[in-house]
Amino acid sequence: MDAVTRRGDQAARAANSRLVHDFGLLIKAATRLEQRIDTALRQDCGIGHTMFEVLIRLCRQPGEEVSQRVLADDVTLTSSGITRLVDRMEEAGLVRRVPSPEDRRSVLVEPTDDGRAVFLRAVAVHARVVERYFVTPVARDDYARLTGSLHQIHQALRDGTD
Amino acid sequence: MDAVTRRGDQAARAANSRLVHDFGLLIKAATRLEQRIDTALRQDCGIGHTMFEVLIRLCRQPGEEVSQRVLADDVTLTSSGITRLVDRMEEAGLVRRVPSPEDRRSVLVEPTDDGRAVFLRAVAVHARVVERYFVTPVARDDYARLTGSLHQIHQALRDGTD
DNA sequence: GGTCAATTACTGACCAGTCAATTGCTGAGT
DNA sequence: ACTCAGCAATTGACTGGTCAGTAATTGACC
Repeated sequence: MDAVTRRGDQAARAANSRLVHDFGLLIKAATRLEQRIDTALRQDCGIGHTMFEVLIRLCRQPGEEVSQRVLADDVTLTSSGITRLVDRMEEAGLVRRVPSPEDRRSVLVEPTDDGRAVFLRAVAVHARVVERYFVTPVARDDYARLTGSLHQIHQALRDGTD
Repeated sequence: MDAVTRRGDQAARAANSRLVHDFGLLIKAATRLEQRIDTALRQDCGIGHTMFEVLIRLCRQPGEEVSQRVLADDVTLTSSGITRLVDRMEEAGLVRRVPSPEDRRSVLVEPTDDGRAVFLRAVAVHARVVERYFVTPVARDDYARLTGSLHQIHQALRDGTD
């Protein structure tokens, strides 16, 4: 058996490994779910999934304004990404930028009343899809463990630096 | 209490709902994990996460060639996305295109020996990150349930058409 | 056997994000 | 009080994807 064949078999073993398979499940489930929600939101509300995530953060407590930096961290975008996203959302009349009174580098963002209205419609669409493809398929008593595990992973990512 | 305030509270309730929070966990965990892997792979192997996923599929059984269509489905890309990705991978010497003998519309893709070598290095990097941020943080006896749930979600997405 | 709808890959135009560099501001150390 | 390292936001150049449209091929049906 020559070196190339041996490498092929080794690669096959790796490609079929448990770890690779399991992790693939996470990635595929998440991306496909996100896509479904994105297209549903676009159809019914005219916004995409990332704008929706921004609105979630902004609506969390009424009257609170959130800096772009915080927003970027929360939505998993770079600061330039957030700049451009907020540009589009401002353009669409969903949010307003207001200069931060206590730090003149910072820009605060708040939802417009229109933004909140869109959010309310969007959240219904979101709930429908999530209910159907995330909650329902999971066995009743596995759901808590699932979210618990995701929480742990989230923590690990937040803490781990390498 | 005026209409705007009422809407604000309603939005806040929605934004803090269990469903929104739980699903957010899935999305954030997945995207951050994918980013970690992507940067690790780029540093150590010069390929990104999507190329890696293609290689996984291509290496699964040695000698097998896979059509771009199948590849696109597997990696969750459109067919034009795959065309361009395979362009870059061919350019980089990781894969080879060969015309399908039984369907002249179709293009088959196979890894080069170089591609397999890169894959073997990449899979080690991948394993390190996945082990650390996906396996370890999850309680020993929750892991099986986690992957089981993900499998169910995956199924639901495959079957559901709306 | 000829027609036609469906399927595969590819392409141009575009979109949504990244990265690297820049500007303006802040706060800690001396 | 002054400097200076670091942070927030923005911008230009780029990357990696989408979408809509096209051409070639296929297979099912009459």
